[in-house]
Amino acid sequence: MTDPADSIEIQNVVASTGIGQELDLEALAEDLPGADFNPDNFPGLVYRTQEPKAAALIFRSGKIVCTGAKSIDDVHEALGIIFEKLRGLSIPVEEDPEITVQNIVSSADLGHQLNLNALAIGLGLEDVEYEPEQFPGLVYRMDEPDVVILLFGSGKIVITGGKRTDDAEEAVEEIVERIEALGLLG
Amino acid sequence: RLRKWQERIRTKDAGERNLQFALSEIDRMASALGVPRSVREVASVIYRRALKEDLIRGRSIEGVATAALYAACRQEGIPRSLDEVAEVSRVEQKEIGRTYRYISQELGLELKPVDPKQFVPRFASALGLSEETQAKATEIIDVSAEQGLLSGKSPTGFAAAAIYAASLLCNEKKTQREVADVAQVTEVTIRNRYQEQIEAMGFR
DNA sequence: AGATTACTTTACAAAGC
DNA sequence: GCTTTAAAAAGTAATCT
Repeated sequence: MTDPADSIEIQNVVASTGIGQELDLEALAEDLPGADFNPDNFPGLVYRTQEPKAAALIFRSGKIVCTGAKSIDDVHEALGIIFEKLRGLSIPVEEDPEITVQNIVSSADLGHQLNLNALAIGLGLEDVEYEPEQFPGLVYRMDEPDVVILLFGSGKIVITGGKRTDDAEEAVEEIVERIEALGLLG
Repeated sequence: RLRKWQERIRTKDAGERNLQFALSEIDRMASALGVPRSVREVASVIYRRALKEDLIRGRSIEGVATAALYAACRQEGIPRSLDEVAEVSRVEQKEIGRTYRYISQELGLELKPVDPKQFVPRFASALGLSEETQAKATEIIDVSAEQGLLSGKSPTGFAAAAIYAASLLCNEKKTQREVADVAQVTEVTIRNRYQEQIEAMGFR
């Protein structure tokens, strides 16, 4: 009896923050080795950290988006590295910038194959998007917690849109309950 | 005042012209796809509903018209794939799919997932296959879907593989390429689905 | 006929067009 | 709306050997 909640793995965390200081991205692109800046394409400068692996989008306003980290701790660590890099370039950075987690993407395994056709009808066509011609996953929008779940025929799922670590666990418990209530799991 | 009347008439005319354009586009695409008149009328009703619910704001008239036709075909049980619909529309497939999902949700169409069996008569007759082979393909779809092989798979690819398998079993062999061409899928997809289906049927 | 690479879907922030 | 960034799921597709 393995609990599907135990299979949850955080795959990506998106967070935002700001250093409270305007930046000259042209100059920063010169001083920061490995930085990608193509203002014609996108207004943000892209900077990648190796350990932990993450990507940061740095904007002229001083606001920063961090994505690609595998945990909230990694987000803080990666942004800490960036803050230090900026300070090293004698750019004033607030002592402890507030970091807001915007989205957590997790994956999990329900441990049984799923009949997506039956599930689409059972969960209610009004809350479900299942168009296998366009994408193999069934898209289920859950209200509590407020997340979106992608369910696949293999029983593997993706939970996204949550801001707290607990959201994924609650979502898995809830979806398992709903699928079991329909008699469509195992 | 006169200004206001003129503006109202102009707006009304523009709206009327847009509606006429949309309906003529639905008619043109429906003819090109060879769908019956009844389906065009269902598509027109869906388009008018979308217009009434103000769903066209921010999207192209042609996109909504195409999505309405795609939805109508599904509702009437004679689906066309997004690929086929995109071929006769000036809107790209991705946009048609997105618009369909949007109007489907907003109008509460609640259309069930496309049943691969609904492609069998059209694909099989395009290949000149007998009723017997069609019945076999339908049986293969039923059996393999019942065993859970359909989840997440493209309905056209699933139907194409079943038709290919049935053509072999009924000694009316069509090549994977021939079937792939009418179903607008690749031979690779047919091979993959075919392998799973014959195993589900207990052959091998 | 593989293998590889790439694209489809979901969520989210950022600044600017 | 779009642009960019990241990551998972599984199916489909294009291209190369």
